[in-house]
Amino acid sequence: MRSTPVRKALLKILSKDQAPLSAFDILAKLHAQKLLANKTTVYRQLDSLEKQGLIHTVRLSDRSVRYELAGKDDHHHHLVCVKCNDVKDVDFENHLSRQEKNIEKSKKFKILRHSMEFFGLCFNCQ
Amino acid sequence: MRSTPVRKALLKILSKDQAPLSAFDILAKLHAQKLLANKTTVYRQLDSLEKQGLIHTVRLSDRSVRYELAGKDDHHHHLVCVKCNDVKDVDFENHLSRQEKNIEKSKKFKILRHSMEFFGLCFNCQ
DNA sequence: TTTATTAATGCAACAAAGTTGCAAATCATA
DNA sequence: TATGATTTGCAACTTTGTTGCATTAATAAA
Ligand SMILES: [Mn+2]
Ligand SMILES: [Mn+2]
Ligand SMILES: [Zn+2]
Ligand SMILES: [Zn+2]
Repeated sequence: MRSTPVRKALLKILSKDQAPLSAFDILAKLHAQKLLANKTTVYRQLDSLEKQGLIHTVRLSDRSVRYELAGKDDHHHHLVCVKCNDVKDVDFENHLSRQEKNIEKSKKFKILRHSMEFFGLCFNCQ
Repeated sequence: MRSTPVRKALLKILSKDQAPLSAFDILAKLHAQKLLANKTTVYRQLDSLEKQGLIHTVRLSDRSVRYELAGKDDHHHHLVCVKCNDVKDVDFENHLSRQEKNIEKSKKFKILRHSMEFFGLCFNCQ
């Protein structure tokens, strides 16, 4: 794993932004700072950073894909504003893990992971 | 809204299958019964049926999109088997609606809709 | 410091899943 | 059956990535 300009810039961009960014956003931000990376490179770096556990891929059910820096309290869910597209974190684990046990028993289904998102209007957009 | 062969066959296919189907699945099933419809037609019919409220589009966070017949007890969530791709319904509303109120208050976010899926192993695949 | 090694990059082509414009076919009804 | 609005097929296009391959560049070895 080498330390290249794209890799460094990419991590910096993700660490500055609190909301997860799309690959397109990231590419635009790189170009804005005169780092004219190719989209293939960006996708490959995102893959690589994900495999290293430095970032997480956020796949929302509206089919958009975004990337966020991995934190310590890792697993969480998102509030997605349908007007301005802002994304905020929200925690829900306690409530979910209790219910998952019920589901596993009643449905005879072994849950490995879940996804949950809330789509609506952020404070500014209401 | 006309009653065309594709439209009729499409509704019949969706009513036979309990698990939601992808556009590709549907196209394959149409072709299997010698109805050689074009993919554009299938997508347009799915759009139209969705607008009529006869079917629902299920957008999973793994980015797959499936279609299911609209029922009376409409809103629900899904258990998705990561091995055989089977999808089963699961209800979770009571638990969620209580928590959503907390979120709306504490995060000042107006929730319009949510999505939740559980990915794991169905009984047969465990 | 120079060289060698291997990862990272750019580019073009490809791919899956849809979408759109337009002309041709078909359904419904008068 | 003639008419007119819908539906359909087809080709081209879009978005979001992915892949092969030749070139460049970071780093470790000499
Ligand atoms: Mn997050
Ligand atoms: Mn369902
Ligand atoms: Zn907003
Ligand atoms: Zn299964």
